[in-house]
Amino acid sequence: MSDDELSRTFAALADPTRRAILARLAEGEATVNELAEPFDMSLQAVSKHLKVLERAGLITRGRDAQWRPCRLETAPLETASAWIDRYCAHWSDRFDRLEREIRRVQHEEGQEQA
Amino acid sequence: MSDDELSRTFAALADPTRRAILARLAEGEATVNELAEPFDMSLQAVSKHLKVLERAGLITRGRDAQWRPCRLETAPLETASAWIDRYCAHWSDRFDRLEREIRRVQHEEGQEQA
DNA sequence: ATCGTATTCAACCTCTCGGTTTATCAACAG
DNA sequence: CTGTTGATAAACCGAGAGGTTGAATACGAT
Repeated sequence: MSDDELSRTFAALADPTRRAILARLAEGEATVNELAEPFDMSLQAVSKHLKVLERAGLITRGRDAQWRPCRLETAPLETASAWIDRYCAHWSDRFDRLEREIRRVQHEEGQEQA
Repeated sequence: MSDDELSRTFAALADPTRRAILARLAEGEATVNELAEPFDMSLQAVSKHLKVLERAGLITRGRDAQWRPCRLETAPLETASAWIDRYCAHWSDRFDRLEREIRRVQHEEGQEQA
Protein backbone atom coordinates (compact mmCIF):
# COMPACT_ATOMS: atom_id res chain seq x y z
CA MET A 1 0.00 0.00 0.00
CA SER A 2 1.12 3.59 -0.59
CA ASP A 3 2.40 5.34 2.47
CA ASP A 4 1.16 8.89 2.04
CA GLU A 5 -1.12 10.21 4.75
CA LEU A 6 -4.42 10.02 2.90
CA SER A 7 -3.71 6.47 1.74
CA ARG A 8 -2.88 5.37 5.25
CA THR A 9 -6.07 6.96 6.57
CA PHE A 10 -8.37 5.42 3.98
CA ALA A 11 -6.65 2.05 4.24
CA ALA A 12 -7.13 2.11 8.00
CA LEU A 13 -10.82 2.86 7.52
CA ALA A 14 -11.23 0.05 4.99
CA ASP A 15 -11.71 -2.59 7.66
CA PRO A 16 -14.92 -3.09 9.65
CA THR A 17 -13.04 -4.17 12.79
CA ARG A 18 -11.03 -0.96 12.78
CA ARG A 19 -14.11 1.15 12.09
CA ALA A 20 -15.86 -0.51 15.03
CA ILE A 21 -12.85 0.26 17.20
CA LEU A 22 -12.99 3.91 16.20
CA ALA A 23 -16.72 3.99 16.88
CA ARG A 24 -16.08 2.60 20.33
CA LEU A 25 -13.32 5.14 20.96
CA ALA A 26 -15.65 7.96 19.98
CA GLU A 27 -17.40 7.26 23.28
CA GLY A 28 -14.17 7.65 25.25
CA GLU A 29 -10.78 6.12 25.94
CA ALA A 30 -10.42 2.37 26.25
CA THR A 31 -7.73 -0.22 26.87
CA VAL A 32 -6.71 -2.93 24.43
CA ASN A 33 -8.60 -5.59 26.36
CA GLU A 34 -11.76 -3.50 26.44
CA LEU A 35 -11.48 -2.85 22.74
CA ALA A 36 -10.85 -6.52 21.95
CA GLU A 37 -13.74 -7.84 24.01
CA PRO A 38 -16.52 -7.58 21.36
CA PHE A 39 -14.49 -9.35 18.68
CA ASP A 40 -14.15 -13.04 17.95
CA MET A 41 -10.46 -12.67 17.34
CA SER A 42 -7.22 -12.93 19.28
CA LEU A 43 -5.96 -10.06 21.38
CA GLN A 44 -2.84 -9.92 19.24
CA ALA A 45 -4.92 -9.36 16.12
CA VAL A 46 -6.65 -6.42 17.77
CA SER A 47 -3.26 -5.11 18.86
CA LYS A 48 -2.19 -5.17 15.22
CA HIS A 49 -5.30 -3.26 14.20
CA LEU A 50 -4.47 -0.65 16.81
CA LYS A 51 -0.98 -0.35 15.39
CA VAL A 52 -2.46 0.33 11.97
CA LEU A 53 -4.74 2.99 13.43
CA GLU A 54 -1.83 4.53 15.31
CA ARG A 55 0.36 4.67 12.20
CA ALA A 56 -2.51 6.43 10.44
CA GLY A 57 -2.67 8.96 13.27
CA LEU A 58 -6.25 8.00 14.04
CA ILE A 59 -5.47 7.08 17.62
CA THR A 60 -2.84 7.93 20.22
CA ARG A 61 -1.93 5.80 23.20
CA GLY A 62 -1.06 6.78 26.73
CA ARG A 63 0.45 4.68 29.46
CA ASP A 64 -1.23 3.94 32.78
CA ALA A 65 0.78 1.23 34.55
CA GLN A 66 0.48 -1.86 32.34
CA TRP A 67 -2.46 -0.43 30.44
CA ARG A 68 -2.18 1.45 27.17
CA PRO A 69 -5.35 3.54 26.92
CA CYS A 70 -6.28 4.49 23.35
CA ARG A 71 -7.72 7.86 22.42
CA LEU A 72 -9.39 8.87 19.16
CA GLU A 73 -7.69 11.57 17.07
CA THR A 74 -9.94 13.23 14.52
CA ALA A 75 -7.43 15.26 12.53
CA PRO A 76 -6.85 12.61 9.82
CA LEU A 77 -10.59 12.01 9.62
CA GLU A 78 -11.07 15.68 8.84
CA THR A 79 -8.42 15.57 6.16
CA ALA A 80 -10.06 12.51 4.62
CA SER A 81 -13.51 14.05 4.79
CA ALA A 82 -12.20 17.23 3.19
CA TRP A 83 -10.74 15.22 0.31
CA ILE A 84 -14.05 13.46 -0.26
CA ASP A 85 -16.06 16.65 0.00
CA ARG A 86 -14.13 18.17 -2.85
CA TYR A 87 -15.59 15.56 -5.19
CA CYS A 88 -19.11 15.36 -3.77
CA ALA A 89 -21.06 17.74 -5.95
CA HIS A 90 -23.71 18.63 -3.39
CA TRP A 91 -21.97 21.65 -1.99
CA SER A 92 -25.01 23.77 -1.36
CA ASP A 93 -26.84 20.99 0.44
CA ARG A 94 -23.96 20.43 2.79
CA PHE A 95 -23.49 24.16 3.20
CA ASP A 96 -27.14 24.67 4.03
CA ARG A 97 -27.08 21.86 6.54
CA LEU A 98 -24.00 23.29 8.24
CA GLU A 99 -25.44 26.80 8.27
CA ARG A 100 -28.60 25.54 9.90
CA GLU A 101 -26.58 23.61 12.45
CA ILE A 102 -24.53 26.66 13.35
CA ARG A 103 -27.58 28.87 13.70
CA ARG A 104 -29.15 26.22 15.91
CA VAL A 105 -26.08 26.06 18.15
CA GLN A 106 -25.80 29.85 18.30
CA HIS A 107 -29.49 30.07 19.15
CA GLU A 108 -29.08 27.55 21.97
CA GLU A 109 -26.14 29.48 23.34
CA GLY A 110 -28.22 32.65 23.32
CA GLN A 111 -31.01 30.91 25.23
CA GLU A 112 -28.56 29.63 27.81
CA GLN A 113 -27.59 33.24 28.49
CA ALA A 114 -31.19 34.15 29.33
CA MET B 1 -10.36 -7.28 2.41
CA SER B 2 -13.92 -7.18 3.72
CA ASP B 3 -16.58 -6.87 1.08
CA ASP B 4 -19.15 -4.62 2.69
CA GLU B 5 -19.91 -1.36 0.93
CA LEU B 6 -18.03 1.01 3.22
CA SER B 7 -14.96 -1.20 3.21
CA ARG B 8 -14.96 -1.37 -0.58
CA THR B 9 -15.30 2.40 -0.80
CA PHE B 10 -12.51 3.19 1.64
CA ALA B 11 -10.25 0.52 0.15
CA ALA B 12 -10.81 2.01 -3.30
CA LEU B 13 -9.84 5.45 -1.96
CA ALA B 14 -6.71 4.10 -0.28
CA ASP B 15 -4.64 4.34 -3.46
CA PRO B 16 -3.24 7.58 -4.89
CA THR B 17 -3.63 6.39 -8.47
CA ARG B 18 -7.31 5.72 -7.95
CA ARG B 19 -7.80 9.04 -6.14
CA ALA B 20 -6.14 10.82 -9.05
CA ILE B 21 -8.45 9.00 -11.44
CA LEU B 22 -11.48 10.14 -9.46
CA ALA B 23 -10.12 13.69 -9.40
CA ARG B 24 -9.79 13.57 -13.16
CA LEU B 25 -13.32 12.19 -13.55
CA ALA B 26 -14.69 15.00 -11.39
CA GLU B 27 -13.95 17.23 -14.39
CA GLY B 28 -15.98 15.04 -16.72
CA GLU B 29 -16.16 11.67 -18.42
CA ALA B 30 -13.04 10.09 -19.83
CA THR B 31 -11.96 6.95 -21.64
CA VAL B 32 -9.52 4.40 -20.27
CA ASN B 33 -6.73 5.69 -22.49
CA GLU B 34 -7.30 9.25 -21.40
CA LEU B 35 -7.29 8.23 -17.77
CA ALA B 36 -4.14 6.15 -18.18
CA GLU B 37 -2.17 8.85 -19.97
CA PRO B 38 -0.76 10.67 -16.90
CA PHE B 39 0.49 7.49 -15.25
CA ASP B 40 3.78 5.68 -15.68
CA MET B 41 2.04 2.35 -15.70
CA SER B 42 0.55 -0.07 -18.19
CA LEU B 43 -2.94 0.39 -19.56
CA GLN B 44 -3.92 -2.92 -18.04
CA ALA B 45 -2.97 -1.73 -14.58
CA VAL B 46 -5.20 1.31 -14.99
CA SER B 47 -7.95 -0.96 -16.25
CA LYS B 48 -7.65 -2.94 -13.04
CA HIS B 49 -7.89 0.22 -10.96
CA LEU B 50 -11.04 1.13 -12.85
CA LYS B 51 -12.47 -2.28 -12.06
CA VAL B 52 -11.84 -1.69 -8.37
CA LEU B 53 -13.53 1.70 -8.59
CA GLU B 54 -16.45 0.17 -10.47
CA ARG B 55 -16.92 -2.60 -7.88
CA ALA B 56 -16.98 0.10 -5.21
CA GLY B 57 -19.70 1.92 -7.16
CA LEU B 58 -17.51 5.00 -7.49
CA ILE B 59 -17.68 4.96 -11.27
CA THR B 60 -19.98 3.62 -13.96
CA ARG B 61 -19.01 2.87 -17.51
CA GLY B 62 -20.91 3.41 -20.73
CA ARG B 63 -20.14 2.05 -24.15
CA ASP B 64 -19.44 4.23 -27.17
CA ALA B 65 -18.20 2.00 -29.99
CA GLN B 66 -14.88 0.58 -28.78
CA TRP B 67 -14.59 3.20 -26.03
CA ARG B 68 -15.75 2.69 -22.46
CA PRO B 69 -16.30 6.18 -21.06
CA CYS B 70 -16.08 6.36 -17.26
CA ARG B 71 -18.32 8.57 -15.17
CA LEU B 72 -17.92 9.51 -11.52
CA GLU B 73 -20.64 8.38 -9.09
CA THR B 74 -20.73 10.30 -5.85
CA ALA B 75 -23.23 8.23 -3.84
CA PRO B 76 -20.61 6.03 -2.14
CA LEU B 77 -18.51 9.10 -1.44
CA GLU B 78 -21.42 10.63 0.40
CA THR B 79 -21.93 7.48 2.42
CA ALA B 80 -18.25 7.43 3.33
CA SER B 81 -18.23 11.10 4.19
CA ALA B 82 -21.32 10.63 6.35
CA TRP B 83 -19.61 7.81 8.25
CA ILE B 84 -16.60 9.98 8.94
CA ASP B 85 -18.67 12.99 9.90
CA ARG B 86 -20.35 11.00 12.64
CA TYR B 87 -17.00 10.80 14.44
CA CYS B 88 -15.74 14.29 13.65
CA ALA B 89 -17.54 16.41 16.19
CA HIS B 90 -15.93 19.68 15.18
CA TRP B 91 -18.77 21.32 13.31
CA SER B 92 -17.56 24.89 13.37
CA ASP B 93 -14.09 23.80 12.29
CA ARG B 94 -15.66 21.95 9.40
CA PHE B 95 -17.67 25.01 8.54
CA ASP B 96 -14.54 27.12 8.39
CA ARG B 97 -12.77 24.50 6.36
CA LEU B 98 -15.62 24.24 3.88
CA GLU B 99 -15.84 27.97 3.52
CA ARG B 100 -12.12 28.14 2.85
CA GLU B 101 -12.35 25.22 0.45
CA ILE B 102 -15.17 26.84 -1.47
CA ARG B 103 -13.27 30.07 -1.84
CA ARG B 104 -10.16 28.18 -2.89
CA VAL B 105 -12.01 26.15 -5.52
CA GLN B 106 -13.82 29.21 -6.81
CA HIS B 107 -10.49 30.92 -7.23
CA GLU B 108 -8.52 28.10 -8.77
CA GLU B 109 -11.15 26.59 -11.07
CA GLY B 110 -8.72 24.13 -12.50
CA GLN B 111 -5.49 22.16 -12.55
CA GLU B 112 -4.87 20.17 -9.39
CA GLN B 113 -4.05 16.65 -8.23
CA ALA B 114 -5.20 14.13 -5.65
C1' DA C 1 11.73 -13.13 44.20
C1' DT C 2 7.41 -14.76 42.29
C1' DC C 3 3.06 -14.72 40.28
C1' DG C 4 -0.66 -12.67 37.49
C1' DT C 5 -2.36 -9.44 34.23
C1' DA C 6 -1.92 -6.31 30.13
C1' DT C 7 0.30 -5.91 26.05
C1' DT C 8 3.55 -6.58 22.42
C1' DC C 9 6.97 -9.19 19.49
C1' DA C 10 8.19 -12.86 16.33
C1' DA C 11 7.45 -16.44 13.28
C1' DC C 12 4.39 -18.40 10.28
C1' DC C 13 0.40 -19.09 6.95
C1' DT C 14 -2.91 -17.84 3.49
C1' DC C 15 -5.02 -14.58 0.61
C1' DT C 16 -5.29 -10.27 -1.74
C1' DC C 17 -3.11 -6.15 -4.05
C1' DG C 18 -0.80 -3.86 -7.48
C1' DG C 19 1.92 -4.45 -11.01
C1' DT C 20 3.83 -7.06 -15.21
C1' DT C 21 3.44 -9.63 -19.88
C1' DT C 22 1.01 -12.11 -23.31
C1' DA C 23 -3.09 -13.18 -25.53
C1' DT C 24 -7.89 -12.18 -26.60
C1' DC C 25 -12.22 -9.69 -27.56
C1' DA C 26 -14.88 -5.82 -29.73
C1' DA C 27 -15.61 -2.29 -32.95
C1' DC C 28 -14.49 0.44 -36.62
C1' DA C 29 -11.71 1.55 -41.41
C1' DG C 30 -9.81 0.04 -45.67
C1' DC D 1 -11.49 -10.22 -45.01
C1' DT D 2 -7.57 -7.67 -42.97
C1' DG D 3 -5.62 -4.56 -40.12
C1' DT D 4 -5.76 -1.22 -36.31
C1' DT D 5 -7.19 0.66 -32.17
C1' DG D 6 -9.53 0.51 -27.45
C1' DA D 7 -10.10 -2.33 -23.79
C1' DT D 8 -10.28 -6.67 -21.11
C1' DA D 9 -8.69 -11.50 -19.57
C1' DA D 10 -5.45 -14.71 -17.87
C1' DA D 11 -1.36 -16.21 -15.77
C1' DC D 12 2.21 -14.92 -13.06
C1' DC D 13 5.05 -12.52 -9.32
C1' DG D 14 6.65 -9.96 -5.05
C1' DA D 15 5.01 -7.65 -1.20
C1' DG D 16 1.93 -6.76 2.33
C1' DA D 17 -2.62 -7.55 4.99
C1' DG D 18 -4.84 -10.03 8.41
C1' DG D 19 -5.08 -13.78 11.05
C1' DT D 20 -2.94 -17.59 14.10
C1' DT D 21 0.15 -19.47 18.08
C1' DG D 22 3.88 -19.10 21.30
C1' DA D 23 7.30 -16.46 23.62
C1' DA D 24 8.72 -12.14 25.67
C1' DT D 25 8.13 -7.74 28.08
C1' DA D 26 6.25 -4.44 31.59
C1' DC D 27 4.13 -3.45 35.55
C1' DG D 28 1.44 -4.37 40.10
C1' DA D 29 0.39 -7.34 43.83
C1' DT D 30 1.82 -10.76 47.26
